[in-house]
Amino acid sequence: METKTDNELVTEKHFPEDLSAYALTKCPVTLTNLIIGGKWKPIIIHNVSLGINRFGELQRAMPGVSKKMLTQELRDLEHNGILNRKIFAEIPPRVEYSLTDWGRATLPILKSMAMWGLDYAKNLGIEN
Amino acid sequence: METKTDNELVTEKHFPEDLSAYALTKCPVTLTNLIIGGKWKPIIIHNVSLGINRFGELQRAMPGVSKKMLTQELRDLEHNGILNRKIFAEIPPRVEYSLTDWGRATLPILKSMAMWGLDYAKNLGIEN
DNA sequence: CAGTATCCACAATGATACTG
DNA sequence: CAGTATCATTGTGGATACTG
Repeated sequence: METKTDNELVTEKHFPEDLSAYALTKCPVTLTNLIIGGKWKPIIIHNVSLGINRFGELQRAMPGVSKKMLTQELRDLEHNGILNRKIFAEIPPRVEYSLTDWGRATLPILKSMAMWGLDYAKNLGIEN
Repeated sequence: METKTDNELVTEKHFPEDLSAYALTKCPVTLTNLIIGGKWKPIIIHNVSLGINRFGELQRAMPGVSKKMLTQELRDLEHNGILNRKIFAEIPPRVEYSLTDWGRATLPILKSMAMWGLDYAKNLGIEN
């Protein structure tokens, strides 16, 4: 499984909470869905890629999201290696999120989804 | 199409059941997620694109899916213009699904998701 | 500011039985 | 074969209150 470096002890790998759907099917698209799918994760990734990287900013940029969901999704993304979370020891507290390399590598997916969705919306006549 | 009452004229387009998440955000990625996202829809699309196009075949090709979910997801995809459903008047009954143009246009998305997922799985050491 | 914690409504899904 | 129908169960997410 993992560690090669002798000075770094890898006791816990950052596994997604539940990979059973992937374990069952071995479908890589299912895995991708588990990691960056759902209602909010793609939007978080997109916003962070734009530099919207603080909790409050994200909440304001995402109409309809609750604190609970935002926290939860941010934690998932962090634990699955998509986001970095940097805590500044200040008062008031400050936290900044940024994309990891894995996170940046998802941007082309979001891009192609956005293009398809835009076309589809135009076709439905609901793009605005 | 179903008319509920004889005095009610059904003029509705094939809108997704619930686009409220998109209506709220106007985010095209959200729209794409609503139409082809979730646990089963991408897998259905992929299988149909491979020529696995009958109900029973799909069920066998998708470990863990129930009849109910498969039916439901197939209907969603059909109503949203991703799949065609062709019924043959035979005994035993036969139904064949195929991709519409909109459905085929989602394949690049699935492709990029599959590539990312494959890399990610390899990185985790769980690709097999 | 950036979160936790708790309770709970209801949506999503599973199991099972039945059908043209 | 390709589904429906119904009930049971699980899970997801919202509201609210509280905290370092």
